[in-house]
Amino acid sequence: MPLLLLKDLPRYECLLEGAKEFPDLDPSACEAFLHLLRTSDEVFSLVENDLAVHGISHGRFGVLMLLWNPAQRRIDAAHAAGDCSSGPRTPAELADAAGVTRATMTGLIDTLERDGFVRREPDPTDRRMMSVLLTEKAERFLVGILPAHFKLMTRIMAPLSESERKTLVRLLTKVLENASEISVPATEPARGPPAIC
Amino acid sequence: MPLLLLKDLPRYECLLEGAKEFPDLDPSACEAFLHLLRTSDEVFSLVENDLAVHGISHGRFGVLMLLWNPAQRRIDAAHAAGDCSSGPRTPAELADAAGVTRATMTGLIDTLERDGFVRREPDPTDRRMMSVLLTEKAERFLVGILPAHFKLMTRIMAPLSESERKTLVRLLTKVLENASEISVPATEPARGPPAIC
DNA sequence: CTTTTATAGTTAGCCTCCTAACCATCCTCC
DNA sequence: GGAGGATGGTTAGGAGGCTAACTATAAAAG
Repeated sequence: MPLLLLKDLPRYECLLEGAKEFPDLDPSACEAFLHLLRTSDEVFSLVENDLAVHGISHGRFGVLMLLWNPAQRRIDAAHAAGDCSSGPRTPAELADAAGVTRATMTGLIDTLERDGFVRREPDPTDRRMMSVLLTEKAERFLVGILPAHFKLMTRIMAPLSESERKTLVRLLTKVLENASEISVPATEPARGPPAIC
Repeated sequence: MPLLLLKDLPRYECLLEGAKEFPDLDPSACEAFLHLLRTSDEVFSLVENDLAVHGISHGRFGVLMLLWNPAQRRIDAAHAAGDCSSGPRTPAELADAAGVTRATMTGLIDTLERDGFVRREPDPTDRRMMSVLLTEKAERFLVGILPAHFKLMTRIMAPLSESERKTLVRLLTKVLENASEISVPATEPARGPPAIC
C-alpha cells in the first residue's frame, strides 16, 4: 500500500495549467500515469485488506502461491507417485520470482516457518542451499481462502466487459514492456524460460 | 514497491487451467487484475528509483507536492503581495490528501523537517494544530527535479497514442470507482442519524 | 462551571521492504 | 590441490507503512 501522491487526482485543466509552467509536463501522459497508480493502489489495498482478514499479508500470500502452483502441476503430472509433499524451491528462486531481494525473502520465510506454513530443508547435494516446502496446513489454508480471493478479483473487474478487459491488458502490456526496457536499459533480449503456471 | 505476486505473469492458458479447479476464477478478470498490478508496480518502482537518485522517497516527494501546489496557485493569484512563503497546511489535511494515517504523516514531516524541506509552526488560534510550511530549499529542490520527473512520466507513457491514453484512463476510472465503492460499502445513507441499536 | 466528548498530533511497537556486510560453500583455474 | 572468485543464505540497520494508546486542547452537555 504505497503512499500515493494524491487521493483525489488533479483535474485535466490543472494539468494543462501546469504544462504552461513546465514544458516537460505532457498532460495526457501525466493523467494516464496518475490514474494507473491511483487505481492500482486502490485495488491493491482492497486485496491486502481482504487477505489481512485471514491473517496473512500480501507478501506472504505471494510466497505461498509461488510454492503451491508447482505442487499442483506435479499432482496433475504424476498423480500416482505417492509423493504428497509440495514442490520445493530455493529462497533465491522465490526471491527472483517474487521480485524482492533475498534478504526480504529470508524474512518472509522466517515468519511463514514460524506460523507453520512452510519448512526449510537443507539441500542434500549443495550445502549452501535450502529447499522451502509448503506444509499441509498451508495447502489447506490456500484451498480455503482462494475462492474468496478469486471472487474479489472478479468483483473488482466486474464493470469491464470482456472486450474492455482485453483492451486494458493490451494497453497495460505496452506500458509494462516499455517500462521494463527503461529500467533495464538497452540490454539484448536474454530471455529465460517463460512463466510457469 | 510492494511485493507483487509474480514477476512473470501467468499465461492465459494457465488461468483457464486454474479455472477448472476453481470455478470462482474468472480468467479474464484475473488476467486484467494481474496486469494492472504488475504494470503499476513496474512503473512505480521506476519513478521511485528516479526520485531516490535525488535523495528523496516517493512518500516525502508526495508531501512536498501537496504543500507546493497551493503555493503555486497563490503565486498566480496574488503575485505582487510579496508573501514568498508557501501555503501552509496541517498534518491532518496532508494525511487525508495523501491517503495515509496521521501517524505516518508525523513520521514523514519529521524527516522532511530534519532535512530542512519543511518547518512546523503552531497555529495561533487553535493550540492543538500545527501548520506545515515549505522552505525555500524545498521549492528550489522541486523546481530542480520536476522537469526530469515529468519527462520520465512522458517517457513511460510514450508507447500509447493520445486516444489510447484516453481509453486507458476511461477503463481505469471504471475500475477505480468500482473499487472505491467496494472499500466503502453501502455509502448511500450518509444522511439522518444512523440506526442506533 | 464542571464533566464529558471530540479532535490534533505524537509516541510506541510491529511488519515489510531495502542495502550492505557477513559467513559458508562451491567452482574455476593455475 | 589450493587461492580467489562466484553463489546461496543470513544478519544488521534503516525507512516507511500500519494500529493502538497517549497527551493536550477545544467544544459540547449538563
